[in-house]
Amino acid sequence: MSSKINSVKGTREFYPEQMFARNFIYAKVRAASELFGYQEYDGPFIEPLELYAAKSGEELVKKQSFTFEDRGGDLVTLRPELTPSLARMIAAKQGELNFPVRWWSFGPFWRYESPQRGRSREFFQWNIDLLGADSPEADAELIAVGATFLRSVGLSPERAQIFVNDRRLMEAQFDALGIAADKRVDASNLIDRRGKMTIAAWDEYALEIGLDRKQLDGLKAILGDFELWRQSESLTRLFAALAALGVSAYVKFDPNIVRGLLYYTGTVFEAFDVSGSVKRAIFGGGRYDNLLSDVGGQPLPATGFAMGDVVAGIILQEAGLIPEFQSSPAQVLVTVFDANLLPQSFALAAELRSAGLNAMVYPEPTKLQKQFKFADKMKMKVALVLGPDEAEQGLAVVKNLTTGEQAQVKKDAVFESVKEILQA
RNA sequence: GAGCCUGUAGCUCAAUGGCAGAGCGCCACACUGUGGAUGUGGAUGUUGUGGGUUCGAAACCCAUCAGGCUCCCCA
Repeated sequence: MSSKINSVKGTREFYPEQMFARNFIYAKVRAASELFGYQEYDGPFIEPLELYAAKSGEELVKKQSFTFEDRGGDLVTLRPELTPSLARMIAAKQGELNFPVRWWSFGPFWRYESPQRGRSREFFQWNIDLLGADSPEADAELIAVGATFLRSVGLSPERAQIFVNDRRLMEAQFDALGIAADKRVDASNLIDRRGKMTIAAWDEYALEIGLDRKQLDGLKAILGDFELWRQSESLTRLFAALAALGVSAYVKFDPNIVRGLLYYTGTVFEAFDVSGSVKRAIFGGGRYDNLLSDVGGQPLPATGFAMGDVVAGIILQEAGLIPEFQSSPAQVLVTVFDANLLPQSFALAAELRSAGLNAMVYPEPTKLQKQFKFADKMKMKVALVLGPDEAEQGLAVVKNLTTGEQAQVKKDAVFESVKEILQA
C-alpha cells in the first residue's frame, strides 16, 4: 500500500473541465487585449528575491512569497507579481522599444497566503500595461480594456462595475484638511478599511491614527461626495474619454477606492461584482509613473492593471457564464466490433483524421453496448460501426447519436456523411 | 500569523455514545450488432490521518492534515 501524497497546500489541480474554464478566461483575456493592440509577453517564473525587496516591504516579501535558496546559495522566489519583471524588461530595452508600449501577459503566480475562497497560493493572473504615455486618456484605455473583457464574458454593467479614483485628487483633499504628510499612508489605510468596520469603530480608528474631529468630519464628507471628480481636470478628461470609448456604463467615480499599493501615483481603479457573493476585486490597477526610475530605468509614465483567475472564475461560474464543457475534443467514435475487425476500425479512424476530422477509436474490442455508452457519456455526436457485414461490402454504419438514426454508407462516403451530421 | 466552523460511499448529505444509511452516480442482467428511458439485482466505506477516554466512538478529548468563514495582508 502506497501512502497518499497530497498536493501542496493552496495549489490547484486542473482537471479537463477546470482547464477548459481556465482556457476560456485566457481566450477572453487575449481577445480583449488584442482588440486594443496589446502584445503578449512573459517574464521568468522565478526571480531573485531582491527584485521584489527593492520596492516592497521586506517583511512582506519574506512572509508572503515562496522563497528558497538555490544550489548556488542565492535567494530566489517564485514570482508573486509581474510588474517588477516588466519594469526590468522595459528598462533593459528602453532605448530600442517603440513607445508607447502596450503589453499583456497571462501566467502563473505564487503567494504564500492562507488559502480561502477566491484566494489560493498558486493562481493565474492577467497583467496588462501601457508604458510611455501619461495622459488620462491612456488610463481610460486600460479601463476600457477591462470593461471590454467584462462585457465579452457576459458580465453586464448591472453585475460588474469599475470604480475609479485619483490619488492626486485625494492628496489635494488631504492638503485642504491639513492632514500631515506622515499620516497619509495611515489615512489611506483608513479609507481602505471603511467598508470592513462599523461606523463607530471606524471613527475611533480615525482618531487613533491622529486625525482630529474636524479632519474626520471633512474626510467623511469627501468620501460621500461622488461628484468630487469634477474638481479634477484629469478625471474629467478620463470620464470624457471613457464616454467616447463607449464604456461609461461600466465605470463610476468612487472616492473610497485608494488601493493598498504604495507605487500608484495617479488614477486608481478596481472592478467588483456588485451582485454576487464574492466581495473581492475582480481586477485592479492604476497609474504608476515612478516605478521605472525606481528600478533604475529612465523615468517613464506607466499605467496598467492585473486580474487573478480565481475570483474571476468563481464569479463567472456563479453567473453561469462559462460555456458548457465539451468533454471530448473528438465528436466521432469509431467502435471496434471484435479483435478481427479492430485493424479495420483503426484504419477507418486514421482515414478520417487525415481528412482533418477529430476522431476517437475505442482502444480494445469490447461489447458495442459499452462503447456506445462511453460515446454517450462523452457527449459525442457520431458513432461508427464496422461489423462483419459492413466489412464484407466495404461499408460502415454511421449513427447520429443525437437523433438515433443510422445508415450504412460506403467507406469513402463516411467522411462526408459524418461531416453532414456534425454541421447540422 | 490569530480566531471560529467543517471533514462519513465517486457526488450531495443522514446517523449525537449502541449493527454505518439514503438519494444520485457506478456495475451486472432484462438486451449475444447499438447509447440515452424503464425495471430487477449488486458493490459502495481504514467515517481525513494519528493517538486518547469508554464495555462500546463517525459522535467526546488531544494532536495533525485539508477545506471554508473572519481578522491580518493583498507587492
